[in-house]
Amino acid sequence: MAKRVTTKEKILNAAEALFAEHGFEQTSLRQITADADVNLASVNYHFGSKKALIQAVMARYLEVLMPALEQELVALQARNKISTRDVFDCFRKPLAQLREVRKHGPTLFLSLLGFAYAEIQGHLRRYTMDHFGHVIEHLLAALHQANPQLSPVDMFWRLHFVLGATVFAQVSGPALREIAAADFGETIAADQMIDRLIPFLAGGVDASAA
Amino acid sequence: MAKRVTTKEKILNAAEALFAEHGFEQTSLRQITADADVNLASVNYHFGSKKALIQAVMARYLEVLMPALEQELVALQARNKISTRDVFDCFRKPLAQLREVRKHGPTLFLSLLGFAYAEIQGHLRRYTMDHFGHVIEHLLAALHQANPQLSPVDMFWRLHFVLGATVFAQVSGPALREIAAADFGETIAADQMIDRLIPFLAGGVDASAA
DNA sequence: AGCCATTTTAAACATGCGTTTCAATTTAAT
DNA sequence: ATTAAATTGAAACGCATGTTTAAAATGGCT
Repeated sequence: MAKRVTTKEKILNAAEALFAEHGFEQTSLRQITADADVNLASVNYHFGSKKALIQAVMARYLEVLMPALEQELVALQARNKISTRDVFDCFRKPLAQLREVRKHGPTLFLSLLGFAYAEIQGHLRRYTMDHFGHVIEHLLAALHQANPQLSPVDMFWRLHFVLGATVFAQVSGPALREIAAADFGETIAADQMIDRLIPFLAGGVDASAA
Repeated sequence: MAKRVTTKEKILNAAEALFAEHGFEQTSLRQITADADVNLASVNYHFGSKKALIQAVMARYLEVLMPALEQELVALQARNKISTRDVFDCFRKPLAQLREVRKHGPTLFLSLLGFAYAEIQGHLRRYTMDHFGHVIEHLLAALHQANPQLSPVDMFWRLHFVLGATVFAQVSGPALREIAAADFGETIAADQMIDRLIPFLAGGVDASAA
């Protein structure tokens, strides 16, 4: 017997797909409820507001990703010698694990993350920092361990450059893959992009300071 | 005698400041015309539509930047041996030159570029490619010259990672500088960020492929 | 000065948005 | 079966948006 899909779940699923494709602000509750085949008012009934819905969509992924990432980072930091590449490789398994919460979880989540940052929505940043700030601490510590020659402020900036390249690549991913396919005849799956990305990021972080 | 500032210029100036701070979609014509101290309808009178205004704002910078960048790249390509760092350094002078069109031109332009990409607006991408596509060709050629070991498709992706890190860093620049100042007590001017960025980008592009 | 094209103004228009309301319906417990 | 609570439904509210309209004002030219 198939488990009945609740209205709340139908809303979350439709919302995340639309958010990942068009961004948060540019997706209306009417689009979401039409796709989910539920009543418009049910969003406010079940979530209270659009802002709360956005948070709920993100939370579904963050609550899976962050503990897994923390575990990887703690294990890595126990080792003696670690490289930048090691640190970024810590993201692979937790990201892949998002496939369990949703079929295209990794891709969806990174797109959502991209839009969350592009539209600077304070409530999302605050939510992330309040709930998972300690994971970011671990990440910074691991990166410092891998690159003790870099000052904390240097590392701070490079980490955000990393984030920028990642989320941007993800958000414009569909368009870019289309162009790449047209220009190079090479079709690149969304999952393969991270294989191209990680060497780039590690090379950037490892570069000697100016 | 001071030259009179036309309505058209007042609109462009107010629009670019608001666009650079809040993005295109999130800036209303009413905000723009209020800041510019002109009538609401004058935007549609002088530019025809909001889309056309956005293009006009970007064009003011692109028409200065692109020819200068092309010149730098052509000069660089004439040399025998060039590095990735050389290629990115080609952006320094043309970007700095934007200070002549407007006081904080370089910062403003990069913010605008960031929002233009974040909000995937086809009409801007098409405009850029139609008018300045040959400059992009030069950039790709110079990067290939500096990194002949990288395949074209590898270079394609890395160049977009570069773009992603740049525009993202610029868009979230104000917020990030604020955090950096609070956490490290170090105030970083917008212009200094590019000095932190370029080594990162060159390191990423130069990294050996996976 | 008088005229005509250009520009500015105030108001309204049409549309889409998030949210709220309240009655109808379904669900679950007694 | 009855009752109370939870959920769904259709409609409206209030507001903000880009755009259009048509009258008023302005500026240059003969």
